[in-house]
Amino acid sequence: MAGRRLVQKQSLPEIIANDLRERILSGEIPEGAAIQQEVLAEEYGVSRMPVREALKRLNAEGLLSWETNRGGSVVKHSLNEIGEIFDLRALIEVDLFRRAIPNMTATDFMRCEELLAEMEVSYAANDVARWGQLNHDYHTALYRAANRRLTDDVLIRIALQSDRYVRIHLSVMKQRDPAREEHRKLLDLAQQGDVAGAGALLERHILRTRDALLELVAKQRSQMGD
Amino acid sequence: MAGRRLVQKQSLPEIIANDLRERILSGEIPEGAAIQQEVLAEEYGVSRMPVREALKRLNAEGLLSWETNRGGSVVKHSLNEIGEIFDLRALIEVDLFRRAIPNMTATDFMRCEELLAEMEVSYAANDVARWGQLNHDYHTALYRAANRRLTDDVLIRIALQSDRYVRIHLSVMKQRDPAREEHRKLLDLAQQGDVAGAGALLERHILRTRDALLELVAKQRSQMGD
DNA sequence: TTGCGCTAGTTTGCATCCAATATCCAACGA
DNA sequence: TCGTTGGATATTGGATGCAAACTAGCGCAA
Repeated sequence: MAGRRLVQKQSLPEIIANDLRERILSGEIPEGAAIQQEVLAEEYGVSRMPVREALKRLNAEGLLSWETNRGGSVVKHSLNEIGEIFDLRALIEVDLFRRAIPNMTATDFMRCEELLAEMEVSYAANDVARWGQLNHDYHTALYRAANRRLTDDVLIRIALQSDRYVRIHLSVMKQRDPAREEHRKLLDLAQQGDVAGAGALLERHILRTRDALLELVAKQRSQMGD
Repeated sequence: MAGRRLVQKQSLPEIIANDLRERILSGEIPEGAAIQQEVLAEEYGVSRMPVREALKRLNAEGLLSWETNRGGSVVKHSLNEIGEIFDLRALIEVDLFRRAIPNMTATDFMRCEELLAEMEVSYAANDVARWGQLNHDYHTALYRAANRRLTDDVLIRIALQSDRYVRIHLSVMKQRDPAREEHRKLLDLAQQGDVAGAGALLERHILRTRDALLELVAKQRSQMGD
């Protein structure tokens, strides 16, 4: 099992879907933008078919909306919906965390410690993009011991939606965010086996992120005049 | 709003996906069955392309697994995973219900009453298929006032997974199921505005269904020798 | 001037065709 | 006899072409 080096084979639609997803999440392709198969096919230097499948995929993920014979566009969420996404995240992540804590081993704690340390580095270096990725990894690591594959999948799907908004505002969020100490505290509580306390803190953590983000998005949208 | 009758235009992949989904959920296409594009294309009298897109879609929904250049098969869940699905349902549905109760109006209650009455009829008539559909509608009606579109979408996806197992065992489940009185009780508690009580009952309701189903699936699988 | 209808152009949707990859089986060598 | 390698076959993946649907722009009539 040691030397296994499987070459993760990806089909074209998969590659294109991943790239497009990244472009949407990063904001390069903005909310509401119209999507044309031919244009994208040209860009990627492939035929329209793999592009179509990629678009279908993103549609299934909820990032694109699609109408028969009329093309598609990037989904734009209302403020209510953005709030809903975070509420869902809170609901599921707290559940995962509570289930994980009793199962966490020394290895799990160590992995979390490492990620925390890395986050501190990226924090100090002001490397926003890296911090975002690490933040994601850290949360995932906290829930790992819950050993809930399907729930994880569902969470990933949901988090994908929120990621788009988080990323856009990450640079602003970071500064005013008390998340830094909270991340440490979450791990401490988990190590103490305080399920209730850890769950409550995580919920506050996520819901506060929600409120801060909603405020920012609301401000931005009112400035843009929609 | 009254006379709107939009002729939901469906593309071929959509139609095929819907039909295939139904065939999988009904058990006509069993767990683990291999899927071949050409065979299906022949059956539906279309080319392989719309079939491919339909399969991709079902793959995204988690009903099929797919490997590049190797075809696909109907996903088979472990007992643990089936349990997980119901835990997720409980988590989300209870949340929805609790949010819905304060918002429920006379219209909502009436709609629920109607569905309850219909369920009694199908119950008496032993019309299992119809009862299953009504059960689904009833639960949806209970959460309607929560007004959470995205959460509903997520729930539908998850419920889809469990539906497959519920349907297979519906005829058996029905007889020993105390769900009949519980459904009435859920509505009563909602009308009294007892959020905590209603939430708790709904959770018990779903988790008991989970346990009963797991027992049945376990028995069936051991009989089949896998 | 305004509203309707027709036509041209663009874009999507599906089918057919070709290429690439996996599976299976037989032949060869140890 | 068993394991490995090579080729034949079947199945999926992707490109191209054509038909159908939607959009827009122009002309005509009220």
